[in-house]
Amino acid sequence: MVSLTVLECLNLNNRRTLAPMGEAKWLSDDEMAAWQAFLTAGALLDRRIEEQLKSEADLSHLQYEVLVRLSAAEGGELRMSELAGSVVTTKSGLTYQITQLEKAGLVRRRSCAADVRGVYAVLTDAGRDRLRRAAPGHLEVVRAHLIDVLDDDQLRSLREGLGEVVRRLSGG
Amino acid sequence: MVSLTVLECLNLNNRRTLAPMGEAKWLSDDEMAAWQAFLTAGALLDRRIEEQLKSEADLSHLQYEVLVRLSAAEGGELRMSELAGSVVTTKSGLTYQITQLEKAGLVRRRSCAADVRGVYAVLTDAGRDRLRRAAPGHLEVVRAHLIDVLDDDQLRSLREGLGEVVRRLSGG
DNA sequence: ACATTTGGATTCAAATTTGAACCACATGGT
DNA sequence: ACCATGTGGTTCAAATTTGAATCCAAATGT
Repeated sequence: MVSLTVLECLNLNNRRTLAPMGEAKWLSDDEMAAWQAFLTAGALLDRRIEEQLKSEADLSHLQYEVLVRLSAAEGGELRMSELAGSVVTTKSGLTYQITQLEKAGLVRRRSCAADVRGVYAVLTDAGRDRLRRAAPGHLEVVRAHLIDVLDDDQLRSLREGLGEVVRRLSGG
Repeated sequence: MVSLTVLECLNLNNRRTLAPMGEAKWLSDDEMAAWQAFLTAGALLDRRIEEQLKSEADLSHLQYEVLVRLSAAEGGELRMSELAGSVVTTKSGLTYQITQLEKAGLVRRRSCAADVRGVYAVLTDAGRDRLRRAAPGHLEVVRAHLIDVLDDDQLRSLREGLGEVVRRLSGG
């Protein structure tokens, strides 16, 4: 479907077609190819993940990530804002999804003693079960299409390089 | 917002908490960290991009990508399906966005001579202008938050490693 | 104590996305 | 020619996402 040959030409063609002002603004062909690969790999992989999770566990990827964060947290609970930050959604988006997960019995809300405004999302037993059921298939997809395709160096680059990208985007 | 310390513990905690059956199914801590970095970097970066494009050019990232593909194509036009494939959306999703872009005057539809069913999306002059206006700011965001954060090796890993990931996900 | 500002979460309407159903045509086999 | 399938795009309703507005409570300043 996605022709890399075409993708790699994008910048080249566009430099000719759109040429703006200072060349400083553009990416080199290698940089462009890296960016497009990053973007496309993310999109295609996410599509597979979404499929797998929906069909095998009736969860969206976002919902799965929410369950993962909760299961990894102390007492299986996290504040709404923290959760929203760590799965990278908007506050209102999380409110909606937690409501869905609550309807499905996988999570419940608990209000915070210290701060009346605060709300905890709490993983239920059913939620933990669902996650336990979903995880192997999910991780298998991630492994098959991403992890096992990369060699050790490439995997380290992802971890270190993109780790730094995350750190900078989170901080400032 | 996103604590890597926590992220790196996810798999460890979950192995303890959820432990399924054969260990073969799980990812090592390094693999998990790489996957989470990939996922989170993509999400955070996309958020910045969406912001920049919306505020500076009144385009969504998807719309921008559509314009890029068209501008790189012969005659500034592509068939709907090809376009859908290369930007990784569903057919109906593309139909919707092309309609939006058409309303904005950035693209128009042209029916295909050879195949009556076929439809070409064609970049208009206004579309090319808009893209020309949007590109520098967009590429600057990509450069600042991704490209310039990575060293040459890491960039090569993205290009080659994720390129292979894309190739495999596209083919089979 | 009181007014102001900030923070945490939800609500609401509008925009977008999703996927199944559909329509119209092309293609291939008989 | 005829029928069965496959393709390319659109349509439609339902689900989700977005962002601004809102509500209520905490924190801060006076």
